[in-house]
Amino acid sequence: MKNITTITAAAKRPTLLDIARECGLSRATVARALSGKGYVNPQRRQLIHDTAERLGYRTSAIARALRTQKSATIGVLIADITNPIFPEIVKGIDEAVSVDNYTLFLCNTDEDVAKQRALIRSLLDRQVDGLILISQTVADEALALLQAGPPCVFVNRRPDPLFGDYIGPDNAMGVAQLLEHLYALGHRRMAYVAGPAASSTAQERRACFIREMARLGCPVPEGFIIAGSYQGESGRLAAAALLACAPPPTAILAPNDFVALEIIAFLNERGLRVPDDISVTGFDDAFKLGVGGLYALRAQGLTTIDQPKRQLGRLAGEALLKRMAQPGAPFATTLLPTLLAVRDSTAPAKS
Amino acid sequence: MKNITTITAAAKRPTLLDIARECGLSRATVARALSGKGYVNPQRRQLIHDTAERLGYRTSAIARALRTQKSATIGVLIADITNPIFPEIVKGIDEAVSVDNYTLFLCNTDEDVAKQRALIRSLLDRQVDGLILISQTVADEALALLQAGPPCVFVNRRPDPLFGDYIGPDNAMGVAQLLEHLYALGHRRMAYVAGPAASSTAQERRACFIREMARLGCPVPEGFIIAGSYQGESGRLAAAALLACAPPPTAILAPNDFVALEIIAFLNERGLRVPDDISVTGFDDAFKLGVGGLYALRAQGLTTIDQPKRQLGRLAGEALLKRMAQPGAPFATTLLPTLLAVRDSTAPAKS
DNA sequence: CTGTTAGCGCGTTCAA
DNA sequence: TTGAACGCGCTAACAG
Repeated sequence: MKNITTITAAAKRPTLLDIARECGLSRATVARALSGKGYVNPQRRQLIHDTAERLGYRTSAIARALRTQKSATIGVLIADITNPIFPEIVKGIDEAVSVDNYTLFLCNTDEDVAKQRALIRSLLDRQVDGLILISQTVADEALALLQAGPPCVFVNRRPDPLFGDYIGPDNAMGVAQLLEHLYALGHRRMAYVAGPAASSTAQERRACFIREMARLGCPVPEGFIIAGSYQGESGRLAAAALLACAPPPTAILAPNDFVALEIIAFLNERGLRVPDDISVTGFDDAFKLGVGGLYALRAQGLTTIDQPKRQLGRLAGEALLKRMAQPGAPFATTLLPTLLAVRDSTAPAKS
Repeated sequence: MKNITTITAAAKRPTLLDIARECGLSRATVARALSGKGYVNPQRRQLIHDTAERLGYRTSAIARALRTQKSATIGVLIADITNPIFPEIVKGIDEAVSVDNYTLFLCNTDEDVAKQRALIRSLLDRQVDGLILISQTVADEALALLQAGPPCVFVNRRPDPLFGDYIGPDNAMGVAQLLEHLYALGHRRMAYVAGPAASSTAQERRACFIREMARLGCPVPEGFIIAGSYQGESGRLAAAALLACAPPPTAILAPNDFVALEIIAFLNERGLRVPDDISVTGFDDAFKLGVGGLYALRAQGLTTIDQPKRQLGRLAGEALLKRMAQPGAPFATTLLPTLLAVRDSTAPAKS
């Protein structure tokens, strides 16, 4: 049962030829028997399977990939594995593609163009069968490489023009939910801290903010839309700028939860209380800040928009599988509904 | 400059042969020129490089892998990408190995033995040059597969006997720091919620707890050591059991932050305040719960042990690189010092 | 039903 | 200094 040679490490893996010799047959027959395609004598078939098992044979994925030009791998680019929303998306992808036995190359781009390009090169060199780009702004050479490569699915951000399927949250819905919530609380002077200009989602949300404010009949004073980023740091700058407005906003919408928390921290330092003096909202529900979550010490949570992250990933994985099977189909765009999570960082506007 | 054929997607990648034909040379010469090994006429060398560039040639990683039996990939197994400590470790690994142009296969095992085995198989099939196992309990077939495979580096948990390098936090130090902190606050009745029995780290910490309590001269009453897991859920059960003790502990050490938060939530539900009535500590600093972190709304943090996660990963990556270069060297074990993060979930014992 | 043959794209001898 | 030839391990077409 136990092979003696396994005592010394890294024994050479058996190949089809080894099994063929062992059985007195040809490689081709063994290959057919093991792959299940093509006819082979049932008796010999059994023998082949048995000795394969006995020798611990496993077909070499790279030899197969070289031959078939399919690697059974998928490249996934994420901006920052350390940001909690991405692992959640990745898990969704994993769930979807692992049923078809794909393995993921997961790569961090750190929002760095050069790194992104290098990683895309590396993934293409490895012949990934498809790519999923999460929150990636892709341009220039990287764009050209991708367009000449295997199918892409874009999550959150999208290139323009779009050359692949797209899965993202319904940003318009999310922004509208936040604004309606604040409006209902009596807020009229809402300010918006925008995400990075390079992000298509950030641009979309910014546009939604303007449109929705108009719909609600709220004017947007000069200086109430601040150019920011997704880094917490930018929250402090934005908050400072907004406090300098006269009068300042009664509510601030942040582009994500990191920025929102930093805004809150800054306001606290300035002696302002959240939500009593000013309301703040996030976006993403990155930290699952609900009851039983991280705010267990004091049940205090951030009011935010919950993106269905897991599902985002699952749909992206499924979209890619479908496309790899049917490369010709027209590109699909899927927007997932968002969920307003009302917690403790918003309150009625001070009159 | 811009190749017209790129308009239609998925053009066939150029090979050595394409370049050879273009230059009127043989594949072998081209290969030597591009790899930099072996002699080749400087003039032709330049020509070859230029046309390679012009054609957008990139050497096929899988063909090379098949030929050289080195894939330039590393497999990483983690228990749950959704637990914030793991992405942080992965990032450290990434930083370390990307300097040598390795790409990571990142796989979730979900603490599931069957999944783990399937993933190890899959990674070995893909000929990974090395493996990093983060918090994995590996046994039976999986163990045998690994022992016959490429070098492994273990992070946090380790198999027994150990057959690879090991990088982990200094658990003894962490537990001692927590107990000394509590002792200094006047606590004597400390209880310990243990992690899963299958985890070597959990076992280690449990042993440290007993040893350290003895050193401090504190008896450990019957029922003060509870068998738990790393799931938050187990915190509630443990807390319930501990409250049933007479008298109950004045401080509870949890095996990780998830469990700690759940314990706190449970205690709150029972009308007990943390830390006024009872102190609770975590382990890992999974959420970076410091100032400016997630507790921005109310500056309330969990007292816990900060594992140097990034560095853990970096050292693991470096250890693997070193071992792949020098397979024969004796296995190294590295323990990283832990850092006590005193925050708001611990206070002086009630007299 | 089975074996022979021919690559996939690359690296590395060995002759010339 | 270069080219011819082989093989990494597998799949697939073809002939028997």
